Amino acid sequence: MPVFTILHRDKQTNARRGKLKTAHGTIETPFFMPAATKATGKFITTDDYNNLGKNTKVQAMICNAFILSCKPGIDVIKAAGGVHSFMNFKGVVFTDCGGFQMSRSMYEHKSDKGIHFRNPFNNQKIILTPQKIMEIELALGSDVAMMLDDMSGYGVSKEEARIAMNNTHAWGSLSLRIHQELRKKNKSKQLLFGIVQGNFYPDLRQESAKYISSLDFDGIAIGGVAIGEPMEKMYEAVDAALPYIPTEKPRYVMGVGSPLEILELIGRGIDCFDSVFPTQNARHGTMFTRTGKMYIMQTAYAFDFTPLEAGCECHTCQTYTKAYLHHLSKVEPGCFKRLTSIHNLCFMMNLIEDVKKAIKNDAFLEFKEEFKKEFCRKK
RNA sequence: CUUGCGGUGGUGCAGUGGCAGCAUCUCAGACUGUGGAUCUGAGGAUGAGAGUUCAAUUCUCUCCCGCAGGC
Repeated sequence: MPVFTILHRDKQTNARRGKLKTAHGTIETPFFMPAATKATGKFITTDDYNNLGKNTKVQAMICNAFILSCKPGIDVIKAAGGVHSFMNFKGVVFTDCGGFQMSRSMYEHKSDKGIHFRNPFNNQKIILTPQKIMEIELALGSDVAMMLDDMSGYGVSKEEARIAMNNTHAWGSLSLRIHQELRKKNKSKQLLFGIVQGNFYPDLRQESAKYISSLDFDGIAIGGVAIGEPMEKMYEAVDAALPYIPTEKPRYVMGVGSPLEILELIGRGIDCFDSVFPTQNARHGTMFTRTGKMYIMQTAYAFDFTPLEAGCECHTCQTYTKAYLHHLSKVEPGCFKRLTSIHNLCFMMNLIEDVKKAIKNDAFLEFKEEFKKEFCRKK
């Protein structure tokens, strides 16, 4: 049985419904995974991920291999029996390689060999190479590993973008070879996804998509987007790459995102997403509802004794009122952040569920337009 | 009744004879392969009255209010 099966293609758009087979079960696509960078969400636990609402749980999450290798260290996670049992999560786990951190000031410099980091916890010097990151990801026991990529920042020159892309390509073919050996040696079922780079230069995106797609990855990710560029730039970059990525492979846009962006990308044929956007917004008091964003820290909610969203089945809406959440934001921010994160994640999960139904009924376009109309309606 | 100290945005505090600052707060936004009380804008005050002075939030006087002590 193939790793990825497309169950249904929407008649009006490129949206599709499918299933991805992994070592920890088969997951329906499209799906959204919240971040569990350090083998946990921020202010939120595996238990919460498993019980966002009565019938809603997180099916997949993404951890950061590089960060976990620094703390607690792969020996701990190996001894725990892998990252799943370490955090007691039964769903699908992706591991990110750490390439993204490079653009986030944690790194010293990069060379064609790899990325030169300092361990953020003890300041020890580390060189992250494709070899090393493949070993780490396999040791963690994730279901899907991401190759080591070189991501250039928003606004860099074409020359710089090309260097990063070329590094990515070299590391990609190396990662794949190493991973295949390791997979065989360890009898592992771990999948490996490649990553397309090329910054916001459409011709580089096209070149990168062709190259990465020519390698035998289990899925193809588009990286290096949602890093501060305007939305249209992101769509431009994705659109430049997509025609060269085989439709029969799962496609993953890394780091996205907002509800509207995810809908747009699903319509273009993207299957996987991950982002801190819903939880980061939640921690900062921006709540997602079908009728738009809501700033729960506003005084207007001090006397509002109704749930965040009428009819929402999430743990937070079933248990607490807006007034109480507003109060928590002032006196107990940690509890507040947990509860708001639960709501926003549940919102995302339900949105994706509705999307899947819409695709099944060939009504994705109508669904998207209707959602957009409601969500963007200005009060 | 009396003595001393004090009254500055909603709150808590600076400061100055010449554009009144800070923190918090409120309002409007932002956040995208997790920098965990975040970031960007905006709003809002010299207790009342008189005097000295070119100019008073600042110096003087009266009143009002608060705090501490004395009778």
